[in-house]
Amino acid sequence: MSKNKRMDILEAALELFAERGYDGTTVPTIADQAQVGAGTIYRYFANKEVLVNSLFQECIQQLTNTLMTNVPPAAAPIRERFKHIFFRISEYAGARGQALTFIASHSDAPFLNESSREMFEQFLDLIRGVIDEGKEQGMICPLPSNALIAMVYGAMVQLFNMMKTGALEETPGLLAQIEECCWNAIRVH
Amino acid sequence: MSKNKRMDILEAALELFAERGYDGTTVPTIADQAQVGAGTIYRYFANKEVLVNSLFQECIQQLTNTLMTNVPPAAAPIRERFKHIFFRISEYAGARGQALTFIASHSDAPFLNESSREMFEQFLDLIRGVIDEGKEQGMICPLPSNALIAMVYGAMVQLFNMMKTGALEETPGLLAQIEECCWNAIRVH
DNA sequence: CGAAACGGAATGAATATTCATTCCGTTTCA
DNA sequence: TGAAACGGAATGAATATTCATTCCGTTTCG
Repeated sequence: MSKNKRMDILEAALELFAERGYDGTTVPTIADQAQVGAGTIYRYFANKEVLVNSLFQECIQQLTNTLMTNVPPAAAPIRERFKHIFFRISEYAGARGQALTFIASHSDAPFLNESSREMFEQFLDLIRGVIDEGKEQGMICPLPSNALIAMVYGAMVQLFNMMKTGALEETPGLLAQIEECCWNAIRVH
Repeated sequence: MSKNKRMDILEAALELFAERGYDGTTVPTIADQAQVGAGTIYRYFANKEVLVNSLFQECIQQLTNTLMTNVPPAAAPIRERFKHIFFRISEYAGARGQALTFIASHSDAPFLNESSREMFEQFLDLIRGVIDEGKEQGMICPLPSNALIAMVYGAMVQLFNMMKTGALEETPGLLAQIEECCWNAIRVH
């Protein structure tokens, strides 16, 4: 028997939402996967929408925390700060199962509340910070930050998704090469 | 009144599926948007799943056709062949509203049938062809093709998404610069 | 101590709601 | 005018949510 049913429910929901999406997942299915009665879910979350927002925010918080550990000093070279972002996100993708997939496929969803959206923006701001600084230093292409973020984030999401499904084998060497590719995409030449 | 209700239905479904996803879209909503009775949809499509597969295949077919017009000769430089892919996809994204968003967000969906999956793979093969040739010529990084495709495709999807929602203004100059970024991501340095 | 009473967490069957699909009266068109 | 196309209300299955009941650990009391 598990210690914390709330966590069991969130874990089950994460897996199912990542796999089939919010609208494709029924509450009783979540209950089954969590090995919990359907009613129990409503002891912890007012409704399905509150559940998905709680999960989203928890995931973003974890991802943000991961990004904020061992941060290179602001004075560190942009190249190093970019590497940090890449490998931290990669680390999170590896550690927390389907979390990145869930985040990526739901970050535009209409059922996310203000707070969820805000937290997601804050996460993007962490990337934006490095990119903006890199542009100022002339190390990164002078394109709109949104475009640069979209490229790097879009590429990473797709890649880690692939690794999760097994379509791409994850080796340390490959990861390092891919990181360099991402950097090459946005650096000035 | 419209000439072709089948097209009206597909167009309405495209917009709604791209916006809210297949599971988040109800058939009566599609009917409203298409200005058609709910029952009429079933005169053209056996059920919702047939509808989404028809739409998916039609979109992939259009995208594939777009990619296959004005194709540079096989002997053309890889750089030129890559440009062709990028700008053709961009052209399609601009021309056909939400089609690329719809394709990207549904290409792994469990309700896609064998034929839909196959057509999507064929589309990816068009990209894979150029990338593989580029690797052989030593112009493109010797990484797994899946990884290279994921980066370029993932970045493009995210970018065109952003342009569609207005988070990024699309200008010819910006597009050319972004194309170069994508190329820089995968070329050897 | 040990048994009885208590409280709140958990359950899952029952209910309310939503949705895909069907049905049939009306309209269109040849 | 008859057949085909259409619309949208009706239907029933699926789904979210509720709620009366069970269960279990803790407290009370003899």
